[in-house]
Amino acid sequence: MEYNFNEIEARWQKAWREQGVYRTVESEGRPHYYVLDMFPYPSGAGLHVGHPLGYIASDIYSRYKRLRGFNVLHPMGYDAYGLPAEQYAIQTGQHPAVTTEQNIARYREQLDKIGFSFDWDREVRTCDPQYYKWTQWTFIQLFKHYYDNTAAKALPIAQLEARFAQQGTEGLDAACSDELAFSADEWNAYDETKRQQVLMNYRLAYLADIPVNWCAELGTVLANDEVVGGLSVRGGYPVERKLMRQWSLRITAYAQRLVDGLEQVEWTDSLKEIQRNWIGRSEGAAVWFPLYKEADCKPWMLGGSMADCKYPNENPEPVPAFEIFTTRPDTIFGVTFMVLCPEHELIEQITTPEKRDEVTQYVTWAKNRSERERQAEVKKVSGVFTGAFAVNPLTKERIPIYVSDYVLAGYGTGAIMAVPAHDSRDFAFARHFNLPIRQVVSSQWPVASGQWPVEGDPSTWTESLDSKTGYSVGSGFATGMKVKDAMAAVIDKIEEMGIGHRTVNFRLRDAIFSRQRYWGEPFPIFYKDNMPCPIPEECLPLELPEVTDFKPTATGEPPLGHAQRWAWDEANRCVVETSRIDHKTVFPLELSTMPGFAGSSGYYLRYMDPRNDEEYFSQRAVQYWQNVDLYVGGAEHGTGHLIYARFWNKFLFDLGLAAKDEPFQKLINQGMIQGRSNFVYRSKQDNNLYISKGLIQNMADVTPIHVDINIVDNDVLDMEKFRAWRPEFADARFELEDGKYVCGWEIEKMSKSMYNVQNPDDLVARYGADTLRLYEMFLGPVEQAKPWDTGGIEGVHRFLKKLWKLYDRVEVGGSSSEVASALRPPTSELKVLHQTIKKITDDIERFSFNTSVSTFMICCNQLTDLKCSDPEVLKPLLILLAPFAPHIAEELWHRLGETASVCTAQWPECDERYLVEDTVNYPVQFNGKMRFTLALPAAATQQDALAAVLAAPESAKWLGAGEPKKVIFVPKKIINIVC
RNA sequence: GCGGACAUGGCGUAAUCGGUAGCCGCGCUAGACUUAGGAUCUAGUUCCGAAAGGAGUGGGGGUUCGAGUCCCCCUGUCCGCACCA
Repeated sequence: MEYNFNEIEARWQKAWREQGVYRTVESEGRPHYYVLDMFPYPSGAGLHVGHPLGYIASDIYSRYKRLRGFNVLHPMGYDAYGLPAEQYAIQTGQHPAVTTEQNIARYREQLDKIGFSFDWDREVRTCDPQYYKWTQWTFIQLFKHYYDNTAAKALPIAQLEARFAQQGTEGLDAACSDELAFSADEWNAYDETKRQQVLMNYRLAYLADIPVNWCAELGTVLANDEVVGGLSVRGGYPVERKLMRQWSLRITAYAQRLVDGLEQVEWTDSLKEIQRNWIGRSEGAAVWFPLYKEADCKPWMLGGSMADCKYPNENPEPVPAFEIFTTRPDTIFGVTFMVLCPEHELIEQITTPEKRDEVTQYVTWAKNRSERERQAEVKKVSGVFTGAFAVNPLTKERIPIYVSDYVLAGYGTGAIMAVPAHDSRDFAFARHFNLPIRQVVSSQWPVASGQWPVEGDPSTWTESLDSKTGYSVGSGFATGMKVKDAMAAVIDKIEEMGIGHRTVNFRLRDAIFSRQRYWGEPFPIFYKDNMPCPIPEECLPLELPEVTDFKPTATGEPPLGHAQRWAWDEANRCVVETSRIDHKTVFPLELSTMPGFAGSSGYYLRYMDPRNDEEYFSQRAVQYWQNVDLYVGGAEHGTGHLIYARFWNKFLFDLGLAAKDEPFQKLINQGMIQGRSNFVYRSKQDNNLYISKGLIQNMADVTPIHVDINIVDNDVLDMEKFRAWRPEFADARFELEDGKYVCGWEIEKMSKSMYNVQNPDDLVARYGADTLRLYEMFLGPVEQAKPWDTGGIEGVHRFLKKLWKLYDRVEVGGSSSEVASALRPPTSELKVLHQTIKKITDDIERFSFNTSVSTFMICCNQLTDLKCSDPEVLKPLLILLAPFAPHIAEELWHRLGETASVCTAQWPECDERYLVEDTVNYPVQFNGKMRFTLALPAAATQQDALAAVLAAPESAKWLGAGEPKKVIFVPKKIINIVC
């Protein structure tokens, strides 16, 4: 009988759907396991073969866990909000909801054909009001909470208000935008507007004027991870820094927990490292440098006591001073100048009149420079002297203050102490402006008095000495200490002097949460007296209004500015016509929408209880499933989604909603599948002549042109299809080799424009879903990036055909073995079976699915050689195969007389008795001595090993009469004996 | 520049604990069956060599009875971050 995969697969997919085999219900007592895929953005291009790679791997693991008796949650949904649908809408006027719906339908159709075991009853879509209700709800909770560093968790903002009323900011350690200090009396005297402004400084979702990545082309701001090299990730348009009033999430409050949490999860080291780098924790010191003024600071210069020092935190009349952050407090004695970023607020105050023009000119130039220009010219030194000086609090020396854009406003305090001898950027700056370079770290100690350290005169150096290994020199009390000790000693001194403190700085920035776009979750916020107010939670979801135009308004407002009904009637608690806004009872609603990562930050929790109208998810569900056990997806989300989702989860954990602090216990990054593009070569002399690859003498004579891989087979061009492909090729002539036109090829990103997109549907139609599933796994390790190449798919398909034949011989209902399998002698067939059980089980446990496919092939070949027709052997094999190739496994399972689905069978146990290896003895000559190697049972000891050697029939031959000189015993397997 | 990962036949890869390197598949070679084959089956296929034999896991060194695997140095590829003080 023929292996008619199309018929079999369609029939079983229908049967599984009708029987609801993949429906998951929480059931106490059964062990649970949650396998999650990163849900796709349904783009217009449909699925390509890269998408299912991770889905197949996770599907195999889910099915395996199910067969092992676990209650498995394996859901799927769509990340349906996003820019492409909106860009398409702007161009065509087609509503994004319509295109999104169409794309989802197409994705679903493609996914269904591959035979996944998703529980579609739990599907979520981020653009569904019943889903984004809870995205909006979470946003309101973030708005209503602040992060208390002492409690190390989020607390209700009401508690903060109560605290302010009682004790002001006294003793408060909370995440905030600006450090504020006020008393209870002051707080109580504030009016409502002032209070709201203060609270905004602490809210976890807050509105503030902040420098943002503005993309004029897309008409929206972007998050840091959406910008690479000054260009937008989507579209590649230029991005500029701009100060705008935007919603942000205070993700920095969780920076330390986001770093610490990485210790608890099973992710790859590289991904953990990507996150650590992105969060960028660095330890160091914050130090106040006072401004030098001839009049009142003279005593410091004259060696006066530091007690005379006027620092802002202890002086009722603050001396202008600025705070810097450094990771190298030990080098403070080597500071020879200071640098402020062009945006620094003190520049205005400190610049001397004669320098004012020059400084203003520089600051204006620096601010207008695009992010792209700035990054492109990193090596170019630029800057300007302010004319002002600061005082080094330890050496009490007067040091000049410069402005330069190599100091970034966004990191630390936007001001640095410059140590040119030990920082390469400061070194370059000092060389350019001819500033002194003073060595305070040397690789050698001691240093003879009056002599240079081993490195010699710093003015002759060609580069700075940035290493943290070595000893402090010329550093007062720290001289002679190792760098590490000097760091601690200097910080201690600084704290003792009250001019600074030990601190930790993070590179991570708060996440900008507003997007000036239409196709996203509306903010559940209206504006009353210009202050944002959340709409009542009972009124959620606040549904996205209809608009006819998806472009920004003429006045530059986001597209929601076009909406006819987009105002909040506070008394009647409903959305009303925009025209009714009177700022008394009807207020304007927020016009921005939320970014793409909003909806994807909590979707894994919603899957646990997706149809719940009362709550995000019930405690019963979350206590049952806890968190995601296995998450499969691309590493490209390492600095985006995977950070935001962890933050989101930690916040919900603080609220007592999420069950675990970390959302994703184990994470596997599937490698990207690259495309394999094909080229034809057009002659430069003759525009209709195409030369086969092997006949090209000089590549300069031809133009390579991308050609659709669907009209090329094994690099051989189908010339008729090529002529029909596009009008300009209709008259194409070919120069052939061996009667064939051979195309060139290259590995590139899989993309429509390179005509190298391999569509899974075509492969399913030609080879079947099972072949596609097996082949995608067979390509190589799931984690590895690899080019798509259909060259080997025939081999996998051939295996399934052989397997089909193997089972075709078996007589249905024929005599199953009369002897119980446990008592049967270890025949070769059973040996093959149990070896396969062991290997497949081990492979799946360590996600080595490519070797599993090889194992099946070997097993099938061996059983074919043995002419195996024993159902006792063949049935368990189908259970092993079911996670990988469920359709054929199910079909054969039923042919062997089973009536229940193979998807609900019991994973076979491996019987170790069938695994005993045949003993292989062989001697090896080495260095003139004879070594003897012998396989041993697993539990063998050193004594057993020696006895086995002496007892082995070959031993006398090799050992002679003497005892072995040396026995090296390797547990389990092999010993070597040197005679 | 900093950080991470990787490097094995013509190709994708395997070798789970340091234990006969190259499993499985593709491709290729030869043969069988066939009117025919892009079907199926059989045999072969790391390299050099007619063979005997020798060499061999990017290069160099080390540890070990034994290294693809562990350690050090170098080279190359890929990825992440990048004026982060």
